[in-house]
Amino acid sequence: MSLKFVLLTLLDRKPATGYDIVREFDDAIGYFWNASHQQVYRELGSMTDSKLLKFKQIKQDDKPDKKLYSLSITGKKALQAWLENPVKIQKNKNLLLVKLLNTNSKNVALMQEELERNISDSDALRNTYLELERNYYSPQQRRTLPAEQVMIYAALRKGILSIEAHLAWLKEVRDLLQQSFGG
Amino acid sequence: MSLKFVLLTLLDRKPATGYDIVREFDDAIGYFWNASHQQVYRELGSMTDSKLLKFKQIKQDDKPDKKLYSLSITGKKALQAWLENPVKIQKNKNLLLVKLLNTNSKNVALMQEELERNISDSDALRNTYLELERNYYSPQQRRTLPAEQVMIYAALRKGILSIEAHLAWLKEVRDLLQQSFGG
DNA sequence: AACTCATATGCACATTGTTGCATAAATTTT
DNA sequence: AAAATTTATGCAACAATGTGCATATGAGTT
Repeated sequence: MSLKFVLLTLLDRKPATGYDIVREFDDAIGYFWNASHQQVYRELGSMTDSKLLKFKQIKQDDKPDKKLYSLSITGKKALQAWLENPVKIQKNKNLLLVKLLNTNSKNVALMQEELERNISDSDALRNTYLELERNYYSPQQRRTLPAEQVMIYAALRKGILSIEAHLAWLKEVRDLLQQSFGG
Repeated sequence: MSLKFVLLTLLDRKPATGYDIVREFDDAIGYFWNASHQQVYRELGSMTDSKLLKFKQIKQDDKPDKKLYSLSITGKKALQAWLENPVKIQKNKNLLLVKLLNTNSKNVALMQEELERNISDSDALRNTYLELERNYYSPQQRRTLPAEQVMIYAALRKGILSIEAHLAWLKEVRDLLQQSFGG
């Protein structure tokens, strides 16, 4: 259901092939959405069947042929209609917390290892994000940021704020574990 | 795949019926996991078929009969094995960001409305969480917190830190929108 | 007596997501 | 010349999840 609107959004911004979209998921869009190439191709196919999309077959000399998808009038209306109503707040699942729920006096060490691993992974990710921000969104660059790039930057900011909150939480849990189950 | 380990975790803490588990998802466990009653009953069934769980049929005079599930030896081993290896970091999808990606000079007002709605909803949720913390996890109560309740508190802390980060981000985006598309 | 609610469990179907496999043209590497 | 990589698209099978419907007991309400 949701992937449909993601594709409408991306193709409304810029016509693209399935291959292009998958690459976008590996890039900036990947910070807030993801889908496999099979899922993308299948959805593009069924959205074309239901007249939301159209495509132009493009012949290329140096590379295989491709299909450039874009929105039909129906597609534009569907996107517009979707934009009109509020998005539902989504609850995130947290498998790490499920694991931690199994903590007892016999396996504290295991859980502490897991926490340390998460802390260093999260810290690494945080640094990656901060470097991206430094390289692509310096105060100078932000002053001349094209309108269509603003929300891409917002996505990066979401990534940064989320990972920092997560990191702070991981450290809290480490302390909590220390206090309740001993070192 | 993951629901299996959630159920193993919950039933290892305390034998329960499908109905009990669904109620747990409506309660504290719901802060980091959720599943519909159909999903729960179905999974309990298939886990019993694959010998991970066993159940006792309990006859009740005042209420319908029920099945009290608990882990088999195989189930305990499967849970233990799962605990041994690291949990994968999970990427969260963000449908709000998908919607915001559609921002342009013609629909800024719509997006601003959406942001304000999200801000007040998130603020309300934050207050709910903080009240829970005040009522059930005061510094005093925390000193005598039973070991098996520690991670339930950690779950609440995750909820609080996440919603606060989300709220801070929403306000950033509001400013960003103001700067880039005008009020 | 009929209705509603809480307790308790389940099936069937549709949609969504994952995994593995398959194809094919052109370029680059070995 | 053969092998690997990049670009490009897709099917089939299966697993996971969601939606709607169905059933049944006992208690309390109208």
